[in-house]
Amino acid sequence: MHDSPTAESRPSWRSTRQRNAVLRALGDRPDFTSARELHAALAAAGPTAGLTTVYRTLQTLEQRGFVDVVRDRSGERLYRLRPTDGHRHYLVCRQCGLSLPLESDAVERWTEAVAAATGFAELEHTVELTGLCEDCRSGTERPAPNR
Amino acid sequence: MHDSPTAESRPSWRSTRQRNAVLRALGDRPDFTSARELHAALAAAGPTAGLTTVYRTLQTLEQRGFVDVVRDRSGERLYRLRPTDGHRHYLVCRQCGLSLPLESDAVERWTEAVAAATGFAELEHTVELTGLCEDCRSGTERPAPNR
DNA sequence: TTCGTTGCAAAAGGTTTGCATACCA
DNA sequence: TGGTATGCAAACCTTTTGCAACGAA
Repeated sequence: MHDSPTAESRPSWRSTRQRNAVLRALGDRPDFTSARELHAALAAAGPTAGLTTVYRTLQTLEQRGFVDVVRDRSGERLYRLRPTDGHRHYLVCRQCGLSLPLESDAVERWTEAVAAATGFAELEHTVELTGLCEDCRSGTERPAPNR
Repeated sequence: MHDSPTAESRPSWRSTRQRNAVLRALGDRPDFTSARELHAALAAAGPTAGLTTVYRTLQTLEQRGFVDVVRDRSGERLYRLRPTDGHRHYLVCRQCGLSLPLESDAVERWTEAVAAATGFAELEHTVELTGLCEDCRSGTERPAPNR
């Protein structure tokens, strides 16, 4: 997860069929999704959008703070609509992709303490937690986009 | 930073001119370095090693737990020899690359608590802190590999 | 002699960019 | 109408892989 202190919002947002489709697709998925997966979902659902457009839309949404982004083990970027109350950290299941927003006050406090102790400023932090959820361990997996 | 519970060490390590050169180059650099930079450093220093070999050597070192790895903002992997006392987290300056090993007990405890609370197992965590060091802020920058 | 290692070239894979066209406001 | 947004193809970049030649043990 990546925290940027400022969430820009300069250029105006022009509403288009493609952008709306991307937003809808994002909303349909409770967990982190790759650009590729979103693109495929759109293609399946009817009104398509080019892969380039998906990338550009996600890029814009990221800049505006509307989506959270993580990287999976291969380095691929995964996106998820940010909950209305702003930024959070997540615990993601490596098997099925289930993602849980986390209380992360402890981490936030830690980074502040580190900043104070080291003299560094403008700290940004990336905190990603992955594991195996109970269902996956017990064999009771969900449909499993297994990543 | 990426924590893997087990640090493998199966196949034997055959000492070669190229591997030694990579290790020496890694040792020369106190901060995180990309495969590309290492390769360039080797080329400049005389006994070269192919870029492929650099990658494969780093891969092996990573598996054995001899190097720590972070990803920069572009997703590129950066390597650094691991201090003798095992794994740590780092605070890295976005401007000059200066990296400080951190006391991260607070984070380790937090991940344990999260595991206990959520029922997730085999937790792995990535924690990366970046910021601007004092020198860079004051304009007293070091030579600056500015990434 | 053996089998791990090297290195070149090519592949892979995700993400970005150039540019002409389409379209929202 | 003016300025964005779109989309295709191609470019980019880092990292990986195929494979024949090499070299440490």
